[in-house]
Amino acid sequence: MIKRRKDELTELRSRGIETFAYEFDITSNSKKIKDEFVDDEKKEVKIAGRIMALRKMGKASFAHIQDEFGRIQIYLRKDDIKEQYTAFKLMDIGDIIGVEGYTFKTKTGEISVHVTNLTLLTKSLRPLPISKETVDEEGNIVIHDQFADIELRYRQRYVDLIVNPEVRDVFVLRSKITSAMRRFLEDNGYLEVETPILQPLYGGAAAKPFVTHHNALDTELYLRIADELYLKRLIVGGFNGVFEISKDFRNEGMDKTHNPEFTMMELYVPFKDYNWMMSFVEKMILNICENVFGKTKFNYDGMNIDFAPKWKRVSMIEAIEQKTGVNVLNADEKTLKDTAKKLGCDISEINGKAKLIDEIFSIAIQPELIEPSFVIDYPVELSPLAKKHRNIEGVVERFEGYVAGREICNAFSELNDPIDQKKRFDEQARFKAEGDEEAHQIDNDFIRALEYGMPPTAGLGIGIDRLVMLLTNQTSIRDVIFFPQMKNITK
RNA sequence: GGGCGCGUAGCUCAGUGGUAGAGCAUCUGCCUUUUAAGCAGAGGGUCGGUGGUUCGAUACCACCCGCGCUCACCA
Repeated sequence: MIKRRKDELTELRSRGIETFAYEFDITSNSKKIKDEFVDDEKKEVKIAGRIMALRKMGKASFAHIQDEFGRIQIYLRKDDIKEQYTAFKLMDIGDIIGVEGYTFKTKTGEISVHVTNLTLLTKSLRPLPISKETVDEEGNIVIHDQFADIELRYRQRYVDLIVNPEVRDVFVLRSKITSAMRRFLEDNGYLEVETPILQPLYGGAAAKPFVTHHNALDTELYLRIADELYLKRLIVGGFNGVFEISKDFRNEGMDKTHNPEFTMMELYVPFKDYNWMMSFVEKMILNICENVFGKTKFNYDGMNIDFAPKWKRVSMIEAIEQKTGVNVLNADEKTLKDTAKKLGCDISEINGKAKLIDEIFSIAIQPELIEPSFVIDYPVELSPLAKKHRNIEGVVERFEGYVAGREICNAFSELNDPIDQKKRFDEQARFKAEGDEEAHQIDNDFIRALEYGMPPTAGLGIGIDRLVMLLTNQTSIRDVIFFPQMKNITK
């Protein structure tokens, strides 16, 4: 099949036709033509696009070409374009062409372009897995033989984007969401910064890192699992609010909500605490919903969600107590284990009160948090970088945002007491010694930074991929990442 | 990593212990308002890979590769 197309390419070239042109100026596009069409007005247009459907008939032909905004029909007649028509007969579905012509409406009422000049822009050598569309009695578009192999769609996203236009829409929305978020953060006076991806120590989250090696320094480096510790160093340095939108990397399993590399937004604002941050998150999400979607009510996987403030606030400890009757802060480890077992958790590999509490929470409470909610005040052992609660013993000033039973953000009043921070790191080191692979590393330079003094600071992390999933109603993270991680195949 | 399922033409899929089929796509011819264009004809497959059972395997068995669902893991 590819050979046949190469033969066509040779034939076109022998006629002096450029098969990979250099440029083409356009004056319109498929959508604009349809939007601005007025009956009986022959408007001159120049458009370019990929041939997606072809109906060649002797001395006249119809085709649909597709550009970024959709498809439009073109009409070509031998009488009009002479020898270009002969060349057109050597063109295929998949070829990219530029056409000049005037708009009109066919007998059957389809707005089309009557071509007066045809230019081949790119000859396509590989056949597209093209599908066909029909319209049923109720006006629904029925797609036949759609390119549907999930594996191939991810591996060859370029093909997916050509033949499944709704895929493009999700990624356009993704871009608009990050763009709206960035604008909102900038409008609030915060500075977008970049910090190291290659780090000699990893930190800021509980996760296993990817390890790499720097040859010249002959040293191990880690791909960051979070931006946190560097951004807080910048707050020490005196910036009045910094944020970073970038990839983090975690060396863990992959599933519908986890990709080894994913996009995180982290924000640190001095002189603020987690209460302030909660309302800031509400405002930011509201802003994105309104600016990108013009609404606050969404449906996600059958669940109705309204992002309008004010989100529910739920104390983690109180929520568990209400549900199970156990106050997990005061309970001993045995009570926690019994509670967890009663809920059906497999606790054979869970050690320590904090992790048990976390497990109980994820089983008993998390799935019920459908409407946007903040879960507040976490056990101190789970949060080595968060500040102790000003009133409640044993917990930190931390919240996580949950929507549709999924975590979408994590934030706290940042721990800025270097002596306490040192203690927390030491505690994490003990966990590590006891076999917790994800315990935090000790970062002495970070402690040194805190010793110079970091103002009281509120910090936030939002998983962009998961936020985009929620707002675009996608249930797999792979559908909001252009090139999700796949196993290598040697072919 | 465990369990279940899947892998047949470019795409979507049927199929059988006797060496493979459909529609669309492709190619040839006809066709100047078609639209899943039409009509007439044609080509196209190491049936995911490697072994095994068998006279004979795409089918049965084992292993491997890849994918999906799910569980585990995972702030």
